[in-house]
Amino acid sequence: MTGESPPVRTSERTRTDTRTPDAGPTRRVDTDSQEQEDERSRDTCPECGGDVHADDQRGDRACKECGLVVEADEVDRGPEWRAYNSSEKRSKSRVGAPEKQTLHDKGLSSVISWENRDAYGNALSAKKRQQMQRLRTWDERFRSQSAKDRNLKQALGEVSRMAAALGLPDDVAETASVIYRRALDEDLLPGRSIEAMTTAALYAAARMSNMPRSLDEFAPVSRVEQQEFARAYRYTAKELGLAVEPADPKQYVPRIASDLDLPDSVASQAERLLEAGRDKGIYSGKSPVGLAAAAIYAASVLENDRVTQRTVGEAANVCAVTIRNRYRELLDAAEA
DNA sequence: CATTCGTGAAGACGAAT
DNA sequence: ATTCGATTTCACGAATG
Repeated sequence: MTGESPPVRTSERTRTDTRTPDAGPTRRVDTDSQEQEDERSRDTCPECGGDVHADDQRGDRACKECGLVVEADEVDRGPEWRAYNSSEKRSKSRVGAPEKQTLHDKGLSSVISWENRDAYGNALSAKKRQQMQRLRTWDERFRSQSAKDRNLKQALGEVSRMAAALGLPDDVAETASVIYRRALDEDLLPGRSIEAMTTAALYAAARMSNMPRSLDEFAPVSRVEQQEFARAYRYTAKELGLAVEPADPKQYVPRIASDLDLPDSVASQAERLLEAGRDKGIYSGKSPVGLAAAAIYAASVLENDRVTQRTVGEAANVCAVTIRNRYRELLDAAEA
């Protein structure tokens, strides 16, 4: 690590995940009042004039002739768990939001706001406030019953925080949570800090979701040293037998390229070089990020859009020497 | 002058003993 | 637990444009 100003990666895109928790592809229903009135009164298809019949399965009303949906389903039947037999059907059918692994109680609890306001935003009376305070106290006791739960609670908060900082979508955090729970179940924690394990879990999850972040990217957002969570990761991956494939250098290319404001032509050239390199078997044992950085540098030279080795190195968190060592090999592989 | 290149020492890692 | 081989990083100086 250099002591001087660490590269600021403000351009890291934070994917705003706008999916509602349990909403599948909710079909949009036009709510313009006249239109709605129109639709309701219509019993013949506007397209072909055929009869409109109700589709009970989906709550649609559609034309028998042409299949045009006249009145869309207004009930959100979002993705639900498939029930494969009657007992599953009984146990899985339920009301409410889907279970979320990122919440230590899987999101099944009620949430009591800390604000002393009612649902309309009005201040609460003194008596009500007292009641709420007692509720909160008990709520807290229930939520954090065992030490294990408290542990989980803290850990999963960490996971969410880091995922957000790295621009990783929610489902990666969920995967990380699953990994962390497994690690906990297998008693992998003793001797390792919670922080190290959470970071390791998220790192693994990111790689398993094909959106890897390098160890160097994790270092600034984790509360523990890189070495520590790197060790924890290796240990966990081995013990849990996680199916983590070696990261594909190509997955780093777009992010580095856009950090440097390089044109797409350079990025695609870099990917070509990487493919050539992979086919020639240059990959083994080399750091994927280093490879990606070298490919980008080489591509920038080839495309006459030169950036310095050091610049690329800083964007990718590898040192210029590594780029030097790799980019010749890549060019050789591409030429031959 | 900035950038690139080459080199040796040092640290970390995986595999083997 | 230690040792070994490969790789990356750092620091430096030399060459190149």
